Amino acid sequence: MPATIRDVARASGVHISTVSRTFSAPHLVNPETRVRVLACAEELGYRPNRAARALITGRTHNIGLIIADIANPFFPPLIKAAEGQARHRDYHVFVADTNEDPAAEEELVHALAKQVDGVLLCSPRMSNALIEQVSREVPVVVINRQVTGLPCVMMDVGQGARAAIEHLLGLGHRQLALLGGPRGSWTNQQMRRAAGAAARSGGAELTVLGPNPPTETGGSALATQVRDSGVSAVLAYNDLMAIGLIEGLDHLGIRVPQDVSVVGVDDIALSRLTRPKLTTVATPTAAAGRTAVDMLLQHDSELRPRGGGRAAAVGDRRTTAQVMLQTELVIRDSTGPVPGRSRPGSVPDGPGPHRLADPGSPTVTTGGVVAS
Amino acid sequence: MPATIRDVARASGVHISTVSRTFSAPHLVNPETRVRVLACAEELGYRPNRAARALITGRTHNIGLIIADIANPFFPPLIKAAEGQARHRDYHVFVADTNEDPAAEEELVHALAKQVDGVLLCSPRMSNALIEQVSREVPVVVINRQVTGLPCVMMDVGQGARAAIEHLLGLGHRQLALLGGPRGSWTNQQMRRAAGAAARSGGAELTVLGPNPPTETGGSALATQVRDSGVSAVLAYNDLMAIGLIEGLDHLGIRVPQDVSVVGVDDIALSRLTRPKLTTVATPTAAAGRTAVDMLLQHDSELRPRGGGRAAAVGDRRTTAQVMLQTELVIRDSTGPVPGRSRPGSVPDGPGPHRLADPGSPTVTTGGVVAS
DNA sequence: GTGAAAGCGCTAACAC
DNA sequence: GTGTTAGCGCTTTCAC
Repeated sequence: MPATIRDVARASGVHISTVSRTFSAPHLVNPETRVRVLACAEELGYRPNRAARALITGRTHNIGLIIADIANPFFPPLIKAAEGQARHRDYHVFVADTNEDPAAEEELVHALAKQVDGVLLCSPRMSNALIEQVSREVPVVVINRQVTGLPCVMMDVGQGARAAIEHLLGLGHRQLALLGGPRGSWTNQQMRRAAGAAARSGGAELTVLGPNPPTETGGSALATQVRDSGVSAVLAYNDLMAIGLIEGLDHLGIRVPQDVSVVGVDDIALSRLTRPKLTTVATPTAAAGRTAVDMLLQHDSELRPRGGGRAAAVGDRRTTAQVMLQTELVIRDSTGPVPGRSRPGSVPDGPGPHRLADPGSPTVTTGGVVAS
Repeated sequence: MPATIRDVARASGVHISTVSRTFSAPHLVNPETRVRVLACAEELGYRPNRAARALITGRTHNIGLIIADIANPFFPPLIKAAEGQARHRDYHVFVADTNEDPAAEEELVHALAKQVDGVLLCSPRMSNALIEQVSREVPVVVINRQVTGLPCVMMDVGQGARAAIEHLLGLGHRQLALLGGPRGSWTNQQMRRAAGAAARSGGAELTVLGPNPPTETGGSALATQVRDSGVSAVLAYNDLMAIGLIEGLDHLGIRVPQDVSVVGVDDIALSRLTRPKLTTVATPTAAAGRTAVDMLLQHDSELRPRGGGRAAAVGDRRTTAQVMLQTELVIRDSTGPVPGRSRPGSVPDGPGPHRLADPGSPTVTTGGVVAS
């Protein structure tokens, strides 16, 4: 029963177009009329129907944000940052969670497509082909994955993984393991490649375990495999898995970092709260959220095509920038010297050129800023 | 440039109304025509514009879910459950985060109003008056708060708080503290009232600290106050605050549960991962999400009013049920006997009638199911 | 079974 | 400065 523009027009004795103008172009309407219209609108509790407005203007002032798993603490900071940035530009963000399900992902993006001006695809599990198809229906910015031809915001987990491996090498570890995350994950690929290369060039062996779900359970389930593999240090796909693994190792009577060192990725808030506090590769999630919104809204001012005209194809987009954000290794308490190689507290002989930050500085910046 | 219904009509040589029927009432169209239309639609990548459809049918098949703080791990299970339930009924859920800001809350509900068939208001911080006003614009179900005249889904934190206090009394504690959460929180009121009553009837003293933000920081900030107050047990507004408090006490050299017992509320996943594992009042968040969706979609079949007709006012709604979901005390490792009263492991003399579950059962069910 | 016409709530030329 | 007209993409009577 909400009042429509017609109700307000009737009540204030003007034509509906005047009411329309009162809201969308107030300066074009006589101050006196405006006051009267506004009063009637207020009285009737009238609110312009944004959907109807969007039908004709082509702009909803909404952004869709599609997330693989809202329960993963990695995402909330990104969501918050995106919302903040969107609000600055007078946009609202609608979040949808896909439960790591590619089918749900596709469905949701279609459901959102016409109700938003663009969609942020965060850690998508869809195929590249599907992402490209979808991007023909609605402007898209991809986060946490590289898709050629589309604007992407990535975090340099490759560099992060390398820094983590070098940190472990510096502590004397030579038998390493990598806990793999979800199979479709771009991040997973990057980490695997970089960690493998870093281990090789340090003369170490890297065992890949998994893939497993990127959760605590996924991590703890790999505890026995870690034990049996005989490695002394582990790099996990993310903090959740790292924490799960530590938990699982604990059950097996294996202590971290005395017996095994563990490194996570993401630096979620939780990683500071567990015992031991987690050594991890911090990813700039907030920056990613902000950047993605900016990229999506870059052409804010350009009107969407109307009527018979055809829209600009993806290829026509002025900029399909791909941004790589840097990561940072945060050294806490879950990593230590390889057991039986040196006394606690002493500095183990490093692996040659791989030198770490001096003990006074708790963090090491890795990675670089890239754009194109 | 997405194809419209007209493009499909042109391509398949039928009138647009036939295309429309092909999608919204396929049985009314000749199978052959249907196949042809569908083929053309597929070819052109046509998708019905849900916003335009909603304009005339009055139903978007979307639900809005407004959340106070998406970073609070309390919410994701609720969101997931709501999404699952909605999907069963062929609805999509759009989540919006308000950052605990009442103004943002109001703005978002208006932004969503016309793009969804109803809104779930989760732990709203708005005034009751505002909630009622909003409910005149769009169907609303309130979660975690009681608003007379509106459908509500609540969790019986009052019972939970009472069970927690009785548990502590049973362990011999007589000097208790309650960490208060956000001022506008309904949950906060319920807890305070119930905890106060339970303490009183057990002959114990209850100090109320706070209110503070419902976060780890909010909890750890109260550590010195807890120490100075001389209490031996604390009930926190939620798990996050409890965990923060434990962390803060740790810094002060106060051990949990040896020196001070701590109980949280919510039973977030994290509460099983910290050391000590947290004793907490488990809230049925998933059930709340499911129930709220069901209540919102109860009148699924009833069409929204159209044309000149007036909609049913809120008062006309057949059922404005208010559901109270029961909570459960989960006893883990953050609570123990009052220091200096009994040997560890021995059963302290209870506070009379307050008897707890036998040691073999880790959980105690509290609260009751209520409806109206 | 299909087409024609009206209209959901709104904006955007174009007159006046 | 304001009213008129057309139409966004779609559904839904109502004829035929």
